[in-house]
Amino acid sequence: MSCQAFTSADTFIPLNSDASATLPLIMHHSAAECLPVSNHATNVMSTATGLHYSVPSCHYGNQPSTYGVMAGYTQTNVGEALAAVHGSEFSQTTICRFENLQLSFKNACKLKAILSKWLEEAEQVGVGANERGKEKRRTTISIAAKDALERHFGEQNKPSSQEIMRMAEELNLEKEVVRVWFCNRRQREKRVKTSLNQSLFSISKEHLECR
Amino acid sequence: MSCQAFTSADTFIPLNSDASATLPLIMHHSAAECLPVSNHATNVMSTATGLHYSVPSCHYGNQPSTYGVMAGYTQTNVGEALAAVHGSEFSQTTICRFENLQLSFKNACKLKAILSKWLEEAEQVGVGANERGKEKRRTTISIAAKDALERHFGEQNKPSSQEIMRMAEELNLEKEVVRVWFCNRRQREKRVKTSLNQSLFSISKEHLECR
DNA sequence: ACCTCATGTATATACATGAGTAACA
DNA sequence: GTTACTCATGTATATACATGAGGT
Repeated sequence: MSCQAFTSADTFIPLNSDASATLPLIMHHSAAECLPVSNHATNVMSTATGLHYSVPSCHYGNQPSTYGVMAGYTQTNVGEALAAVHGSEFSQTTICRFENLQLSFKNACKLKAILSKWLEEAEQVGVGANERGKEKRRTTISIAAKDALERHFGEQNKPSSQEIMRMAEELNLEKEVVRVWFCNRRQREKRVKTSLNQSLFSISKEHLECR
Repeated sequence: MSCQAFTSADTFIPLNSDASATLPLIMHHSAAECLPVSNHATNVMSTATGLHYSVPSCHYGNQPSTYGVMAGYTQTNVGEALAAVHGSEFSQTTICRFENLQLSFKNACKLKAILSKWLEEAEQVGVGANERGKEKRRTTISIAAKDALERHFGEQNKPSSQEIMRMAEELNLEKEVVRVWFCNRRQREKRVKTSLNQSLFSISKEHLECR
């Protein structure tokens, strides 16, 4: 059982900016212990109505992000929940930017503070965090893994169960995730846009009218 | 005043597939005349709460899509409205796929039929279509134009009003759109992820804990 | 037990807005 | 006092992973 967290010593040191330097982005992350990051090794597909993003436990992929901080919540959930400590909600987009550090330094600090506060309060109340996190969450497949899958697909677009299993192990993904990836990839291959492409567009463009 | 439409003779001819050939994807598009595609040459920035995608009138850009068919509605709007003729709603994603032809041929036909029906009914009722389409809609900047802008940005990330004007003409975009593009582009340049990048991640990764 | 197909939810990206500032004309 | 700028953050659109029905 494991989880990622910023330590309390974690600070972001600005390189460029205003001499108000070394703003601490502290995340007292004890609340994380309440947020189950459980089924990282299970294959349980739930019939859940909502998905949750996954926490590839104990190792970050090559996708830099703070994924895992809000384990068990969707970005939309988090944005809405923040109203409790902030007064108004944030959009999914904003949470997404925070997780991927697509914000100004100052902005990131501000949001981190709000999030910390929320996590603390969540701790106090004990949160219904146990209901959350039980469900299958959305897996994030790393760029590297995607490349590998794509290469395999080139050679064999319908691998056997065995082959899927092998890839899954190699790439450190659930077998089911790999299987579904191939299903989706085959489906994509069949789209009008790609398969009928040329002819279709020459046709529809010819028939476009300007009246 | 102008609008794009499929003519009633418009058909998609499948290349590969089942010999049930030449399924007609007919769009009786007379309703289009009710849907104003007005402010294509105006610069009016509304204080609208909702945006609508733009219809670069009378010429499709290099982005193959059926944009313009539902002028004045967002993809979400359309998906919801379809419940009236279909019984249940469609997601924004589905409408998006339709517009960009990222569907199987059969699926595209089905959806086109539903959309046609909706447009016809809309015509009968006269629709509140006039309220719609008055607002500034979201511009779609073509790949080519983006490339050009990116090149300009490389040389000069803060162009003068004159230069912006020139680019806008050259690329057939509103001046305001070009100006905003540069603002956003500069903003992106400043993100933590890109500007602090290396150092920041080495720091936060060092401090990540696995307990 | 796995496939295809339509279509969904979650996440990511692109264009837009508005508040607050500084510059200039 | 107009005009463009920066910054936080939004809405609209696009992409990625997932589901479930129906078929073999």
